[in-house]
Amino acid sequence: MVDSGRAPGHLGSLMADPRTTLEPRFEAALRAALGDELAKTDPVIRRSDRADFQADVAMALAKKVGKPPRDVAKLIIDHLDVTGICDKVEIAGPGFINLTLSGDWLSRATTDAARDLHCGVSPSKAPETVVVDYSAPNVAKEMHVGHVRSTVIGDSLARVLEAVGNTVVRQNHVGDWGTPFGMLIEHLLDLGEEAALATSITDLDAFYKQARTKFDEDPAFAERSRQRVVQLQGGDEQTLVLWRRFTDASKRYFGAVYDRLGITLKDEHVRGESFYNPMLPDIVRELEKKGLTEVSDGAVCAFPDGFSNKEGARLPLIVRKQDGGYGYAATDLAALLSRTRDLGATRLLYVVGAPQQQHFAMVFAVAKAAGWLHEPARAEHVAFGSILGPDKKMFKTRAGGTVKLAELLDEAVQRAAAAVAEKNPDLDEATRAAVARKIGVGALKYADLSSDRVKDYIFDWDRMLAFEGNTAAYLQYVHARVRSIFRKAEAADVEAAKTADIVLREPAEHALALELLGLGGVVAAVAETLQPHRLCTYLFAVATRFNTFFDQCSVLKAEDVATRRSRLALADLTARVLARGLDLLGIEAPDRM
RNA sequence: GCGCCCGUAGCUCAGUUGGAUAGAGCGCCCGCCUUCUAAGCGGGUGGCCGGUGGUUCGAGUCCACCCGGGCGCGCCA
Repeated sequence: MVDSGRAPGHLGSLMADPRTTLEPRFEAALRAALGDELAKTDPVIRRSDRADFQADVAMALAKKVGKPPRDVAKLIIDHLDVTGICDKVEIAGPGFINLTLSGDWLSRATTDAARDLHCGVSPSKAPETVVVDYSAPNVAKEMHVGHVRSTVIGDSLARVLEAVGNTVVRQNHVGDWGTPFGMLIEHLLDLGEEAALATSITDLDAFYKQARTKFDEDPAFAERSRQRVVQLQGGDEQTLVLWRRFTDASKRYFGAVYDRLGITLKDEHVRGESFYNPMLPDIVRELEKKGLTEVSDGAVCAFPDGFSNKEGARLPLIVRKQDGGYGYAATDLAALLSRTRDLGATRLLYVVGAPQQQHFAMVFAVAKAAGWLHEPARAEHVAFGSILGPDKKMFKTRAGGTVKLAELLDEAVQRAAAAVAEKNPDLDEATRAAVARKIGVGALKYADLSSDRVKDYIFDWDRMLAFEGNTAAYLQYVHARVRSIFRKAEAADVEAAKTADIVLREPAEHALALELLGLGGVVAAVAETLQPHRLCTYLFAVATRFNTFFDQCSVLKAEDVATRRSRLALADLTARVLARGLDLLGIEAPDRM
């Protein structure tokens, strides 16, 4: 939670984005000026650099009304009652309505906001059950850079969707089934039981590679492996026991990585491919019964409309292979059905890389045709781009190998520790280590979350760990600055700040307060668009506003008691908004750094 | 060949779903610590928003066609 939370304990007053106050006023004005039909037109209220807000509705309505935009604007503001909310309302340019908030109103709104434990994040009007499918590592393989984005973005989205009142069902669709397990099990048997027990979690990757090599080089081994797959899929108990060795070891390993990363996925969220195995024959049977399949080259295929291959022929979704086995298309269909039918989800999110776009489009199309996905339920592929190296190619180690997630984490924390040691040598050893972990992990995650997810991004240690610019450390620094003020403040002031009236006088205070009221709106937008980078952009603006305020308005040396306490309350709200926002990104905010 | 995604300052990225002179950070230049964390603040430099047309009061944003880059397109997941 928010470790610096010190708001008074009553809920009640929700933090109000000024827009939610202004919009009904505009609706009333539109009704009075232009009639009922146009009353519910979006007033298009936006932030403006020429005033606090601007409303662009007059220009949008000019044609419908049949009058010049400025005349329409005049008509609207003649009927607009914003007494007590705005100090100034004026028409500018082609027909913008510029709105300047009253300092008193903003002061009161901010004071209310400071009493809201949720900092303006409020439940959506239509909460639903949302499945978030993310991370999806493979059993018996180490997690690597390829898993970072799904894990980090998915976890943030799960937190955000939960924060706005949805029932979020996390699903870790781990790769725990299929042909690789035949060779893994055979290799395990070759090495013997004791060697198997000695196999540590991190050795699994090497183990996998050995099995792979043997599979490629030794035909007899390959054949045994194929037989073993048949036994596994047939439910042979002895084989399953061996299989569980791998899944259990991997689950422990995944759990350890998630703990270090601060990811909310637990064992109970693991629902791997194996889970759906028993459903697969029924899935195919149902599709056949509904006439959605054809046998093509011996495989059972569905041919959803609108997909073609290189030759321009229809593109198949193969639900059962020639050999009678099932591929991931069948598994994904089974998972989808399970989510709508058994979990009762109405929103299905798949946090999977952009290259899978076509696959999911086809799976969704087939699911719709089969009646497994229908209103109000819908599925969304939350696609993301690749992590690139400095050469703009897929991120690899200098030797050209795969970058392991654990090593990435180690380096992030180690680099952060070096930076902390340099910037703040006074911290004791234990604090420094804890802070380094929060900064390092935060940097890694923030780099992933702060730019539009659909784009590729270039991995750069120096930039992500920089303490300036739009980085986690910059936000964490502002949080630590506020907490530092509170450590130095008089106890009586700290106590009084909890219920103090916030009074905004300086422009820097006004600008900061205005920004702070925006958290709820931004979080709602992220829940809708599934773009965590919007939250990052917002938090960066908050942090920047605070730093200006910090520079221009002394808190502890304010001229009078009331101002001091008002500024303490404003600073505290800032810290809580930052901590809350960072928490929704899965990033911790240290009290000092 | 078809489909999807991307193209904004030297570099890395935003741009609130069509609004006013396109914004940050880094870099470079100039200021600001006897006062709450200078990991900071203020100012300056830097743009044919890939190109050409179109839609309209108004386009980085929507449409069409090009150019450039990435990815996908039959039994791996």
